Parts: sequence; structure tokens; C-alpha cells
Amino acid sequence: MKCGSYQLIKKSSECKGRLGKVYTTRGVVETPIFMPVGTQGTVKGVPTEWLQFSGAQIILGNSYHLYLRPGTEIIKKAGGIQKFTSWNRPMLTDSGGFQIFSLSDIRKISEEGAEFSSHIDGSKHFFSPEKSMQVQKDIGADIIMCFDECAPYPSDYAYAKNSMELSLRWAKRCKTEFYKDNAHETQALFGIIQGSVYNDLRAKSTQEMLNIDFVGYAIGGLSVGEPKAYMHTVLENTLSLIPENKARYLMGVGMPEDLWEGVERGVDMFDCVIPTRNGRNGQVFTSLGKINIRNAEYREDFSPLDPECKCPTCTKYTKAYLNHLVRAQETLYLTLLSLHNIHFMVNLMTKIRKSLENDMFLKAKKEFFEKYYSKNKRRG
RNA sequence: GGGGGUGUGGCAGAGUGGUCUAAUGCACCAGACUGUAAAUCUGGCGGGCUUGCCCUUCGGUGGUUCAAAUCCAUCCGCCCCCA
Repeated sequence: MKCGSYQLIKKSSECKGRLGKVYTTRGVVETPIFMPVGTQGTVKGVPTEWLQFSGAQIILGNSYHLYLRPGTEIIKKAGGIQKFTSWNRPMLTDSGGFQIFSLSDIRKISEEGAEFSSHIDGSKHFFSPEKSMQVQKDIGADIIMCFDECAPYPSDYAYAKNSMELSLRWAKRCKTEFYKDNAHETQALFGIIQGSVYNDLRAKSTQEMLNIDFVGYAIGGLSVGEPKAYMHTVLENTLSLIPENKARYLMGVGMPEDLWEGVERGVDMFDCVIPTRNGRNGQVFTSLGKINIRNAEYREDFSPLDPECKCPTCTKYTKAYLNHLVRAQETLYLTLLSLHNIHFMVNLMTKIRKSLENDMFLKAKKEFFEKYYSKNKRRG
């Protein structure tokens, strides 16, 4: 099977949710899937073997960050990103497009590309679609992404239109550059649909991306601050236009509730920094809702974070101990909480896949939310 | 016994007549985080409510003053030096 190709296994009878497989050079990924983010060649705080134990099938890397440090030469010498990091399962790299959004203060955008002033030392670096492709080829992930502009929210219609059209022109250049050599035999290039919250722009972007023709399609520019309802509408309208034999990847999403909502609307792939970032900030996802382990109420709580969780954190440590580690700023908590949150997300996806398999998605979703929000209801 | 210093909110520590419920840091109490410039950031942190104001606070007491954490007297506590 060609790298990046999608095989539809089963469609839900209740919703747009679907069970499938994405084939890559380094293995098959069962979808829907949650991909932990490992920007700089590491899912922050979590060792590879624990990541694998958690059931993670594929993780992300970031072109911009890896290009700046350690640099593509070193990654090439190491034999590619998987060898360099010891993560031997599939990997996906983002193009640097998100940094146009997140580093908006230190970059300049033009037709040709984007110039960044390195957040590390201020030095200037130019990222074009061609450059991003070269960097991502050198890094060597299984799936790579088009260089796009992730537009901010809110963007007015004119800005969103120009930005979406720029991303289209860049996508064409990405594809041309990508197919210049043999990289496409081992790597897959995904296109990214833009258009902010404007449905006609999203439709136009989708149609044009399909015309360019990619192995898979991502929906970008969401979860940048827009109301949830907008995200859902964009998903519904956009996904209905994409042929069902293509993987659909919702970039940068999300929270547990977003995974359910996304899958229900036909999303196959998700990635998000939230499990690791929140872990580092003391916030923990559990089957009974979101908690902040730093809070006083856990000082003498000798139960595990999540009674249903089988991760190393939950099988060995209590809330009281984790609360202590956070308060004492003992770095072990970074690892333990990140690991738990990753485990939670990955296993939530396993649950979701199972529910699709049994065609009981809606029931499983309802049960999940009843529990997940039960704590707040009791309080209310 | 003599000399000098010092006492400020949970802790450390600014402030030395009005702009002081009193800087700042820590601690504490919460909240946020969605293709990672984040082990970060934001808010709160004497009491009351009608949320603007009122009451109570800078070791104790008494005083000076229109006005005191700030000046004076005295008491108490602590620290240092000399004997």
C-alpha cells in the first residue's frame, strides 16, 4: 500500500464516524487516531518506551523546530528522525505553517514564503513551500504536511480569502517540490484545507485541494480560538466534500470532547499538545472529568488519578503524592502527568474505535459525557 | 552594668508625616492552556456589604498633629558590641 493511503474498514450507521487504516512506511495506523505531539523530537517528558506502552501508534514532529535545532544535517547523519529519537513507529511532521500563526510577532509573510527570526537566537530563516519540503524530506517522517498559513481567529473575510488562496498556491508548489525525487515512495504529503470560519472559502479550498490531488487531507486553521460551533460547522461542510477513500486529519485538536465531536463528523486523525502541556501545568484528564492535581482538595487524597486508568502513573501513585510532587516542583510530575494524559487520550481513541466497531458510537459517547461531566453536575 | 540596633500582613522584606490595606518575592487559593517560544500565563490573597464605600491593621499603651506604619514618651520582646 502506498504511504499515506487510507483504507475504509467500516462506516457507522449512526453518524459520519468511520473505522479505517492509514498505511505508512513504518506501519499501519488504525483510525480514528490520536497523535501525541513531539515538537522537538520528543513528546515532552515521556520516554519512548512509555509512549509505546500507552499505545501511541504515531507521533508528530515539527519541521521548524527540528530545522533550527539540532538541524537537518544531524538528523540525516543519525539516519532519519526515527533512528535519531528511537521512536520506530510512524511519524508525521508539521510543515512550519503553524509557526506562521504562533510566532506571528517574529515572522514576515510574503508570496514567496515566510521569514522567521529564530526564537532561539534571533537569526533569520526563510521558509518557503520548497524549503519546508526539503526539510521534511531530510527529517524523514512517514507523513509530511504542506506548508500553509494557519490564519488567526478572528480573520476578516478578505484576509481569510487571501490567506486561503496563498495556501493553495503554496500547496501546488509543495506538491511539485515533493514529487521532484523519490521521496514519495516512502513518504506521504497531505494537503491542508484553510478558509477560517467561512464556509464558502472552506468549500473552495477543499475543491482546489482535491484538484491538486493529495494522498490525504488535513483541516487546518481550527481550534485557534473560534467558538466550538464554528468548528463543527466547518467540519460538517468540509468533510462531506472529501472522498471517503482519503484520510481526514483535523490539525491541532483536541480536548477529549473534541475527539468525540470530530469522529462523529468523520475525522480520522487528530493531534494536540494538550495532554503534555496540561500535564506539565498540573491539569489531568480523567474518566470523571478534568482536575487540577495542584488543588488543595488532593493533598490527602490517596486514590489514583483515574480509577479506570491502567497507566503506570495510576497503577503506582496516588493523587496526594502527585500533588506533593507538583507543589515541590519535583520534575518527576512532568513525566507522570504527561504520561497519564497521553495514555488517557490514546485509550479514549481505542474506546471510540471499539464503539464504531460495535456500531454503538452514540451510546458510548453519551456514557462518556455523563461520567466526564458528572463531577460538575454534582457541584452544581 | 554601659553602648548601639531592631520589632511591618502566613514567611522574607520595602516603606520613615498625607498619594498606605501598606511595594516586591515566596507561600497559599483558584483559573486558563487545542498542527508547543509554555515545568507557562492570569486572577485572588484583613473583614463587611448596597462593589462603592465603611470598618479593622504595621510589638503594647499613651500622646503630638487637620492627618501617624512613619514624630514623641513609656512599656514589652529580640539582636549585636563592650564589661
